[in-house]
Parts: sequence; C-alpha cells; structure tokens
Amino acid sequence: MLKQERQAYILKQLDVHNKVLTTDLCSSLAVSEDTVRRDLQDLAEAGKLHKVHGGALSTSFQYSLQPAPVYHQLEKQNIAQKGINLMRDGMLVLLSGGTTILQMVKALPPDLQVTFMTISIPVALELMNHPRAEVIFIGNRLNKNTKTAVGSEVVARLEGVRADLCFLGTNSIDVEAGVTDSEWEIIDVKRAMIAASDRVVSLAISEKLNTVQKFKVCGLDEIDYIATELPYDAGILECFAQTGIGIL
Amino acid sequence: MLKQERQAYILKQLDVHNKVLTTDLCSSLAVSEDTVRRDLQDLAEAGKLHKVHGGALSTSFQYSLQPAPVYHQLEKQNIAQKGINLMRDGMLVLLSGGTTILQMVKALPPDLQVTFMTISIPVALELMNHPRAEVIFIGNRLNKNTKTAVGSEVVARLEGVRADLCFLGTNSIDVEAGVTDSEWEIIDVKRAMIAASDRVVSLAISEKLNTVQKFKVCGLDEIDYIATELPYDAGILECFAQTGIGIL
DNA sequence: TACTTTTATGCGGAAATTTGCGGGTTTGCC
DNA sequence: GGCAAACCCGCAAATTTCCGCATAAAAGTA
Repeated sequence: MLKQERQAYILKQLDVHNKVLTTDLCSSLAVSEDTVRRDLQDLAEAGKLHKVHGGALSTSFQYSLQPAPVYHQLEKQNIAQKGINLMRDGMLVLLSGGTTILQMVKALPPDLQVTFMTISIPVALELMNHPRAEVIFIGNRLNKNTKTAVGSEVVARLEGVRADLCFLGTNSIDVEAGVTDSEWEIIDVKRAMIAASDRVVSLAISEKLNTVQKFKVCGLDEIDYIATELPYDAGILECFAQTGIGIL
Repeated sequence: MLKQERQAYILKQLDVHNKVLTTDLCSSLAVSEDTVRRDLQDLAEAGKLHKVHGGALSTSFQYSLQPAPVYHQLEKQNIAQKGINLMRDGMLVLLSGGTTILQMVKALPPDLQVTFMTISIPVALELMNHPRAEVIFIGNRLNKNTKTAVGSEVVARLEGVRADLCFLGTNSIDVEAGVTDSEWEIIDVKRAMIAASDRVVSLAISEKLNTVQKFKVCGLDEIDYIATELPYDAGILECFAQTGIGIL
C-alpha cells in the first residue's frame, strides 16, 4: 500500500470519527507503529490533523475561543502569576469566571497537579488543555452574560465542598463596600464559593480598586489576599493592607 | 508496443483502480522500470495523474489535497436541519457532544425558545450565543478528550429529568450492534440521557452507518429516529427502517 | 542504399525514500 | 511512585528513483 493511500485513509478515518488511535491504525493498515507515527507526523506538519499522545485528532475538532482582545493583557498576566504562586500540588482550587481568571488558567505551568472546580464555561474549556489538571464543572443553569453557572443548585453543590483556595475574578473591590459585582445572579454563587474555601484570593487590576458596583458579594474580612499588577508597596494598596488583607 | 499505447493503458488502469504500482506496470507491460517511470513522469507533467513514490494515483483520488476543515460541513448542516425540525417551543432537549451536535446548535433559529440540557462544554459555549435558549449544564468531572461531563454525578442528575427530546452525536451505529462509542466514560452518561428522554434521535453522517466501536451504548430499539444527510429512501437506510426506527 | 539525426529503451550504479527494529526515554494511568 | 504503553532516535535492509551512457529503433536526407 502506498504511503499516500495510507495517509488518505487516516484522514478519512479522522473525518468520520474525529479521532484515531495509533494502535488501531497500525492493525487496520497492517504496518508497524513507527510507520503510522511517521504518517501522523507528516500530516500534522502539513496541518491536516492534530497529533496527540496515542493517536491524532481532527483539526476541526478543537474548538478554540476566538482570541477576543484582552484589555490590560500584561497587567493580567502579572496578576495571574501571583495567583499561580499560591497553588501547590494536590490542592483543590475554586475558580470563578472572568478574563483575569482565564489569563491565569492559560499561564498555568504544565506540571502543576491541581483539581479545579469552576462555574465558568470558558475557564473549563481552557482547563481542558492542561495536561494534569483535573477539572470539575459545577453545573446548572447558565448565565449568558458571564457564561457561568448560577442558581441554587450550584450553591447546594458547593456546600459539600472544602477547597484550599478560591480565586475570584473580582468586579470591584473597595475598602468600605468590600467586594461588589454587577450581576445579581452571580452573587449567591460567589458567596458559596467563599464559604467553601479556606483561603480566598481576589484578583483585580488596579483600575477596579476602590470602585463599587450594585450588588455586594462580601466584606473585606472574607478576603484573605488581593492580587493586583501593582508592586507590594504601592500607595493605593496601603489602606487594604491595614484591614489585614495580604497583598500579593 | 508503442509509447502511446502504454500510456493509454496506464491511464485506463488508473481509471479502474485509482492507483498503479510501478512494478505491476513494468511486469504487465513487459518493459523496464525506467520506461514505466518515464511514462509516469510524462503523464504527471501533463497533469493526467499524480505521481508518488512507488507508482501513481488518480488525480480524482483526493489523496490529501485539502483537509477541508469543513469537509462534512454541508452534510452536517443537512443533518442539523433535520434535527432542528423536531424541536418545538417550550420543549426540554438533551444534547450530547460532538461536532454534529455543535453544527446543529450553530444552526438553531434565533426565535426558537427551548430549554437545553447538555454535558458538552463546547455545545454549552455555543448555546450562550443563542438569544432565547435557556441552557443548563449538567456538570461534574470533565473528560478532556470529549470535553464533556462524565461520572455518576451526571447520571444521578439525569435521573430526575424528563426530557422531550434527546440528540445523540453518535459515534457509530450498526443494525446488529446498535449504537457504540469509543469512549468508555461516556457510555453511562449517554445511557442515562436516553433513559431520561421521551424520544431519542441519533445524528450520524452516513459514513458512520454500519460501523462499530468498542463500547456499546444501547440497542437500536432504544433509538426512535436516525438523522443522516441521505434522502429518506436511501438504500443503506432500509435495513434501519425495517427495525422500526424513524428515518429523518 | 548509406548516412545522420532524433527518439526511445535498457542497464549499471549511486542517491534517495521508505520501512521495520532495537535501544533508551517519556508519558499516562492507577 | 511504579508499570506498561507510547514515543523518539539512529541504523540497516529493501525498495525506488535518478543519472549518465550505450544501444537500438525510427525518421529524415542525399
């Protein structure tokens, strides 16, 4: 059988099943695994498929979020790193939604072995790319604006959870008003996440410091750390530090 | 034998078999390999065939020219429309994962007012764009390959559900073996989805008909409709129709 | 017919391609 | 953290291709 025939067969199988296994191919094509692997490599270099350990996936099968322009990308990457530094292997980590959280997930080191629970569809999708992360989606009805799960079912599920860390993609945080959000539906869920976690981290770019939204999530006393893109000793952070919150 | 005769013979063989081997030709034409090779080279330069190492392929044999990331796009849109036709305002509809389901979701008419329950992250994400759909994600641990929720928690949640319709993005469907899938983890979840629904629709491009995968989901008797891109009276569908399944 | 020119074919050997195998390493999973 | 599977690397064998050249056949010419 000619090489091109084999490769055409592989592509056809991919079109039908969206995935192929090296072992299956080498038995149905009656060639060695090395040959199949070389074929897959060729096709992958040509962009015809997506090679993975053990086989290959159809290129059309990987849904990627359109890279919507992320504002303050650099700042958010800075914040993300500060959050990542808190994670340790074996932890159970709760993640809310938001672009800052998403940036953090994208920046996760591949060797980190953490179980994540999230309510955000985009965050969950991004976590699918991480090799070692275990991902649990706390599902129920979805809010279309935030693309997160909301409702009493989510709150109930969180009641049985004891997490090490909770990261909140904070909408607004203020010394007086505490953490506030603009989406009414998400309030109860965030409260439940906070209640289910040992330590709570608020990720916020400095623009959101000392701003207030319509709905209150919790007071500052519920927050353990604030991560911003500012240096540790920035002036604006002093008043937060005085309330006993850790500045990252 | 004249050169033109040989080349005509080669083209004829290509028409019949879509491929020729240099060694076969030089024995059946009783000429040296070099001669055959020169013939193939001439014909390739004239665009009459596609020369490859060891022989040649018919030009019509799309060996791998374009991966066409939307290879089955049209077919899947056809299938999607057939599925959409079953939906009515106010229904509760279960959706599994897969590209066919995703196509259907993308093609949903904006005025349809349906409550969807799904286990697939990409499907849920796509549904976020629909203006009137209510979306419920049945969450738990996520399978990284399929990007769907799996595990007993999902099954338990589905037990309390009574849906009008269930759409399965079928991996393989066979008259004898029924519906089969390649992912072990998804089996229980699909079974639970089937049990929770009044009517079950299997969406499958025709290439998946009469193919079998490793794990059995259910027999054909559990399936109410099959939607393919083929017309109602296609021959391959007859054997399915005889089992009492509705052909869409 | 004899000679030249052009074209086609076969041959030998070198170069390139393909393939399978053995090793050592990495990866995924329990 | 271990174990089996999957992977990567280099090599060797078999096959195919390429290149130059000689020969033979065909075509043209006097």
